[in-house]
Amino acid sequence: MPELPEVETIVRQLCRQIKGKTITSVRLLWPRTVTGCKAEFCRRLRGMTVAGVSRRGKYIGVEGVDGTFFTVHLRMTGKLVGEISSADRKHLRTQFTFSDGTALYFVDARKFGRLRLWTCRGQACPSLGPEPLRPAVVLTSLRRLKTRRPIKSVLLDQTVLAGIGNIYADEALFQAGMHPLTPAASLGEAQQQRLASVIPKVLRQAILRRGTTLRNYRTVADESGENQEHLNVYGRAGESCFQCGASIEKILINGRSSHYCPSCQKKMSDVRR
DNA sequence: AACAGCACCTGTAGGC
DNA sequence: TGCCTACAGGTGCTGT
Repeated sequence: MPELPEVETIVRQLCRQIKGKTITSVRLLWPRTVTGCKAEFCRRLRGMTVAGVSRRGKYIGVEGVDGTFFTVHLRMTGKLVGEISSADRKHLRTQFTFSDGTALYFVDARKFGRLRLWTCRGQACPSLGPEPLRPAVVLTSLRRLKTRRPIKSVLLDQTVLAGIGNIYADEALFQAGMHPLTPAASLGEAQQQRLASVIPKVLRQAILRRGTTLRNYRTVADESGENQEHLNVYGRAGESCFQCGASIEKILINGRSSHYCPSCQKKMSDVRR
């Protein structure tokens, strides 16, 4: 389940791998992978020379020297690989072939991933919030919140901040000592600052570790990340907190599993008691 | 109009 | 062993 750090890792590798190459053919093995007109997608990409690969939130952007721009969203199980294993072949959804004979494979077991053509780079993904890699940017977004929705749900809202998913939302809230059900608009200035300083740290650390591999995420070279070795709460329900020894709890918030330490992450009402 | 809930999908894990 | 169910969760749509 690639989030910002995983996508960033993929983008860096992908850029090295395909920059300067020219696409000679696009094969859609599962056409619904492409949002919008399939024929136009293939037509515009054929002959495209890759100028660069970028990231915006959890979206991978590929730009051609002529300005052609398309995005890849991996959703849960998607991956882009330079070589395809026999096990992956039955989940191959799209194949890009380059003029030098190499290829790029979009593999996605659950068929949730999406490829999409945009008129230009500036028009892509218009509803995404800012990148949460700088404390000042995050703080501005947090200060604007007027909703009573749980802070956990708000961190997953891509229009508020782009790129945070379930793993890093839970990890950031642990680092901030904040209960995931805390109403977003109830955060005080000190709490906003704490969360704003912690989110970029958690994401940057994970980027340095080339992401978190739990189930499906792989780099372009089909390698695992290492951040899963450093998770404090995500996926640790019933295990003891590294900080205080309490048992990590798992609750559902808007249908999404949320992991937290009931002792390190108190609700506001409990803190005042 | 904010917000909740579900559809999209399939592999995997656990229970019996 | 094999069948069944629950679960994984990002996004976009629908309904309230």
